[in-house]
Amino acid sequence: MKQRYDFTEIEIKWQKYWSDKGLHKTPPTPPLNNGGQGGVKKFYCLEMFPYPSGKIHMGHVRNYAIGDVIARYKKMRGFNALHPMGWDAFGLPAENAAIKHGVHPAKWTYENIGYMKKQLDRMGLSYDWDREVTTCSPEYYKWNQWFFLKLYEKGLVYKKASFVNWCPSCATVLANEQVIDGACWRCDSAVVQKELEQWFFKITAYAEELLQGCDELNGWPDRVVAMQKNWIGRSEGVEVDFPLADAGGITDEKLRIYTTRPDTIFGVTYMCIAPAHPLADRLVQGKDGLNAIKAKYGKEEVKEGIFTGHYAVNLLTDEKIPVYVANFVLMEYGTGAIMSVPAHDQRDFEFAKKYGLPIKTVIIPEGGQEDETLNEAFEGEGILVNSGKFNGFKSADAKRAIAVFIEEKAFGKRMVNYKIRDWGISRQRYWGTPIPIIYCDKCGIVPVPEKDLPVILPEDVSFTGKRGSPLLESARFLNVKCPACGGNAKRETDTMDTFVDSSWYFIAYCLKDDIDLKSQISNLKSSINYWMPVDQYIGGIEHAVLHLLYSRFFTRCMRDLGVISADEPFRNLLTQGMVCKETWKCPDHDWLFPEEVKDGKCVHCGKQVEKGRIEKMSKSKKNVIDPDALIKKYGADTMRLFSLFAAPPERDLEWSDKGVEGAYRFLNKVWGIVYKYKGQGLRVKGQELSFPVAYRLSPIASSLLKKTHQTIRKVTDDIEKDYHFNTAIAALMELVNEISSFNPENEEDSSALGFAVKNTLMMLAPFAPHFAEELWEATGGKSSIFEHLWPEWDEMLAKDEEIELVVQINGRLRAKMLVPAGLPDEDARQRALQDERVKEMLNGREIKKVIVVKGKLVNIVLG
RNA sequence: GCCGGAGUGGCGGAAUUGGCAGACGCAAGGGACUUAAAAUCCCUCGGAGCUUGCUCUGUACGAGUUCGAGUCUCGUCUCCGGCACCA
Repeated sequence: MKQRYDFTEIEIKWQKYWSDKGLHKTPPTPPLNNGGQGGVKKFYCLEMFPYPSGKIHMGHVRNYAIGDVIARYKKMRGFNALHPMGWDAFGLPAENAAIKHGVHPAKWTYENIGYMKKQLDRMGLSYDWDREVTTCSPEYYKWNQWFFLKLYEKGLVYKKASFVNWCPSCATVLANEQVIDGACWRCDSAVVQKELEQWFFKITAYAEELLQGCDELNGWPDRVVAMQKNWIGRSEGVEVDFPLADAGGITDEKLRIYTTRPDTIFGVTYMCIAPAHPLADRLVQGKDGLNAIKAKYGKEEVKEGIFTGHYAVNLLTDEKIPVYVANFVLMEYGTGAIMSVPAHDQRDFEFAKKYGLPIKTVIIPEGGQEDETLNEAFEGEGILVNSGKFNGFKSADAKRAIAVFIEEKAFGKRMVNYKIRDWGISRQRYWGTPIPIIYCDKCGIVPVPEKDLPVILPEDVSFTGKRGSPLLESARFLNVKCPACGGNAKRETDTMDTFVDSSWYFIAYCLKDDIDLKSQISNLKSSINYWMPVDQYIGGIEHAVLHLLYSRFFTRCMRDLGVISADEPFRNLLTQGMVCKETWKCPDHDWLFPEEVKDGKCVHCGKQVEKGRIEKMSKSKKNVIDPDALIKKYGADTMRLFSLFAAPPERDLEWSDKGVEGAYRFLNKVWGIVYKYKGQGLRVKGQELSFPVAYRLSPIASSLLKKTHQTIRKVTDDIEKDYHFNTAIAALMELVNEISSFNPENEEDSSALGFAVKNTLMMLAPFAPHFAEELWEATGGKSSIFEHLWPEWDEMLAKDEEIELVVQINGRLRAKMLVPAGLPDEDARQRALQDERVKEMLNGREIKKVIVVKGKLVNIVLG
């Protein structure tokens, strides 16, 4: 071994070794019965796969470092581990690159994958690349199409018109995040709402199950579960019909509304319908007025409406009330129409004030009075007034009683509603999965027959950024014979949302090379059923709803297709925090990269720069650190160690260059210790320090032995409990500090030292794998360190035989004394009371009582 | 507005079930080694006070429960994240 820690040489050496030896290969999938191979448990460790944008960033580094520690640790604990990686390879940036640089999206994507794969390997991540998944390959997206067809057969896929963000210049749909201040992010044209035919997955069919399933997500962070529940947005209420009235009285026409507050139904003073409600066009005479409301639909805070000129009747009161069209009423939720109770709904209140509509109080706070001059709606629950036979009811009781009454009278019925909408998957883009549908003039919509899958993306297209999807220009792709009648037909040119790709990739990993989902149907002993669900999923919080919800939906669909037996895809979820760093701004040159700031001055103009706030690393703020540069300067092990040490994984991590040096110093310290003792017979082999030997050890050796066992316990607990690697690493640093000040004087001391060093390396291995391997080898360790089991501690040897007893008087620390561990309470009490200092403090005062906490403290309470 | 989460030294962060606040690291200061520097090693390091090893004080703020509160309860403030006309 070298005197100096040459990280580059070491890291390359061990990466090659692992690869040559196939150390990261997944063990063959054992049969499901008899509990797997000899009772060995499986562990599926998964990190969210990246979009191949070109280079990995610090967010990836952190995500993958966390996952790698878990995977390596679990393997050392003897688990059968699956730890795969792949590429979320479809997406808009590839198309933009094609438009800008003229390089084909496929070429651009695969080149990026090649580079990023090297970067991941350079980090020393233990992926089984045999299971790599690339979503833009036909072998993969074929199954998106198959899945689409299967859902289509079950009526879970349908086509309907809906409003989308449309850029007239680019002739394409834009995602919400691509609309900036109402304009296209690429060409700055004004974005319009356009009604477009789109394909939808019927996720609402699983709304209730997805909601119920939330209660079983015990291994997920509470806030993510809360966000999912919130997103699904279940509410219970009543649908009620309000007949329309004309001069002659009640007509046959009914206006159906949905409300969660039937207890306020006696307070209805008007009704509102959405501008897109079918009745709006029929009822309103002045089309200009209606169009003005339509133009303000769903956008502005300001509430505006127009009277339809028609009335409806509240069947509970027989009151005739006006019907309005209002911009704030959503067509997509409930029935697109509402009953307005201005006294008890703030939105209705504002609207009523604006248009001079009556406000009728029907709920008063419990023990309160009716307020004659309302300044705002009272939205709380209370006691009913002005509500006929329901007067005096509490809101909760009235909700039930009125709902029952409405059902009895057949005015309406109880109803559950959800906020979640069906998932629109159509994208007018090239670089995505073609939707396997054919349009025939004679036969209409015809699904592509399963045997014709995959529908392959054509390569003979050009990328101009104009005229919409390039697929429209590929005649070879577009023109097709109808599978039903054989006549001329056209293919669907929309592609699927890329969230489809990422909704089941974790299932694809289970299948190694051949992603044949169909052949897995009803196979209870399939490798899918062996590995799924994922035991630990790790990724960013930004996917708290979309990706995670879609994956839960897909897993249930796959279950109903017989592909998988689990309901939930991810047993435990760890959402890691963001990687942040301070920002720098020059008055002339705007944001600056860290290397553009020297001594607080801008390197371009020498002006004083301003230190901005600490923010998530981003290219736009230029507060980024390049992983490549960091690996070059300190090595992958240091980079990994720091990103795990600086904060617990779920919390944001503030990047600190000085902190990185600290991690580097620590590794060098360990290196120095091993180098120092290597020539002096550092013994690392075997388990020679068993309990009986300990009796012969010197006090210092015995103390080091104890510290070692305590550290194994602490590190194991910290990892097992909640992956708090920061405290695990801190414990290792403590042990190393003790080793470093240890001076062996005889054979036994050396043995104790060897034992401590050996275990330090073992525990360091998941965090700094190359480093640990190199020193393991240098100290005579045989084979890879990862082929050894994680160390165990001996509870007897970890136990302190003396503890520091704290003595308090009235809860304040007054003395500390060393006492034997396990000292009986009464003895502890006596010792505390006899302590010179304590006696002095007590000064003969009356002792009210003495509290003894075993092994911790004695508190003397004075009168 | 609603739903989450957080608030501890100069900084990142530790503190099983309520039981020594500040582990570990960074920064800073002092010292050793060196012709000098770097590296390394040793010491100090929440605040205040003095008799220099002790006292008081201290975990956003204010109450409370308790022998004892960073931790539990109630109220207030601030920050971050998500959702937001969902009837």
